Amino acid sequence: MTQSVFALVDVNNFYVSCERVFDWRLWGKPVVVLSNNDGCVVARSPEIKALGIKMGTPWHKLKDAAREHGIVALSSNYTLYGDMSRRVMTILADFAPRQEVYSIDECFLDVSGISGLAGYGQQIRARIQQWVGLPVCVGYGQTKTLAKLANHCSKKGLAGADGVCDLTALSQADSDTLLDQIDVGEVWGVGRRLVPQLGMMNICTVGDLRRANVATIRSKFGVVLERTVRELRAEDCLPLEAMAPDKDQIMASRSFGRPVTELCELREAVITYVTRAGEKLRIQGSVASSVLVSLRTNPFNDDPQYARQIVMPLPHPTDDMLALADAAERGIRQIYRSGFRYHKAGVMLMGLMPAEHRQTTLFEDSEEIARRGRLNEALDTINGKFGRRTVELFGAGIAKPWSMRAENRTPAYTTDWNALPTVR
DNA sequence: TCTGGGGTCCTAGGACCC
DNA sequence: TCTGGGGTCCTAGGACCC
Repeated sequence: MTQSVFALVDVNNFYVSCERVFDWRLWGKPVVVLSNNDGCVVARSPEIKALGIKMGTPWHKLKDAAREHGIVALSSNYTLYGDMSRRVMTILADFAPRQEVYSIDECFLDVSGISGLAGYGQQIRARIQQWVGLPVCVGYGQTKTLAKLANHCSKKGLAGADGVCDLTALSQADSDTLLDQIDVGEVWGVGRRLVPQLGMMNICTVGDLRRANVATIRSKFGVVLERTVRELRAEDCLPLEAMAPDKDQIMASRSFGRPVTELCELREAVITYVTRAGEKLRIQGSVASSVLVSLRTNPFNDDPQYARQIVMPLPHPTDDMLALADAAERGIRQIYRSGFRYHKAGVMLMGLMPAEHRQTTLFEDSEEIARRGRLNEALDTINGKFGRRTVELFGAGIAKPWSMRAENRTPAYTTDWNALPTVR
């Protein structure tokens, strides 16, 4: 059997790069893209990284730096990023027999048996740049974990990488030298909490982790980190998942644009969220057994705090918007307490199963269920064609004064005829 | 005034069953 | 005084990812 080789391809500074495709004025400027509600930094241009601004920094703490350096801050535009992502993934799928789309901006490719990987990586980069206008980096390794690490090296220009890094081409000695230079926290699966714990065991670099005793790692940290160590040793533990498995739960939650105190507004919010979650549920072809409704105040301020969630079982598993909305509404009524300034609410659909596995019960009205099915289908079709929220439950509210801030969002250039970019 | 949203996997512990 | 062992299911919590 030949050794597997995986590629990890990802877009550099994805959200910022998407914005720059459509607005040349953003080139060379320090640009950040903010999270929902314009909360904190989720994407940074190289100029921002050079200023030492970290991922996740709250935007309100950057106002001074922004004035000083002329930082451009954009609200996130997921319609645009989602569409750009789809284009990139479609192109990449042509480069390998199997692809796993891992996140909005990265995918694994099975490139086992392909020769001339360095040149192949440059072809990938050139094509994405030419066809979509986005810069990507490519990393190769014998396992997914090594491919991720190689991608990191390609971004940092380590081992002479020029946007492409092939760890499979290194001798054992060169590979040791390289991995001894990289902080253990860069490894996929080693997060903030583990770094200090590993440090106490004198495991500080990727090389240290690769040489660590597997049994010790397992007993101290569990099977997940054990797999990571094995993967660093080129033992293939994490298979490529070409077919995305169905989700076990579907969430929709948002923080509010301003504090919310009244039940009527919370009710609008959770009905809005459960509508969105229901759309995702029907796209997946699943039904839900229960609806979790959650509510909380702002943990970052000194207001009196309150946080609660409640699971509302459904009479039978369903994907019907009206049934889901009813459960969500009853849930929010039960956990609401007056006298608090609420900051965030959410809905989670749980106990999902494929719609065709749903057991019918003795007392349900099959005609009514069929009618509801047609209603939901009609709503999804209309909203799919004319845009989300074209038709919506009245209970979801019209003006939605609680909805999140997005003060500087660019147009949906690629998915809305009215927002097509024009030549000026 | 202002700190995201959406997910996964694993483990431990308790309830319950035979 | 003695007081099994093995299994499932559920929940909560902790870690991780982007």
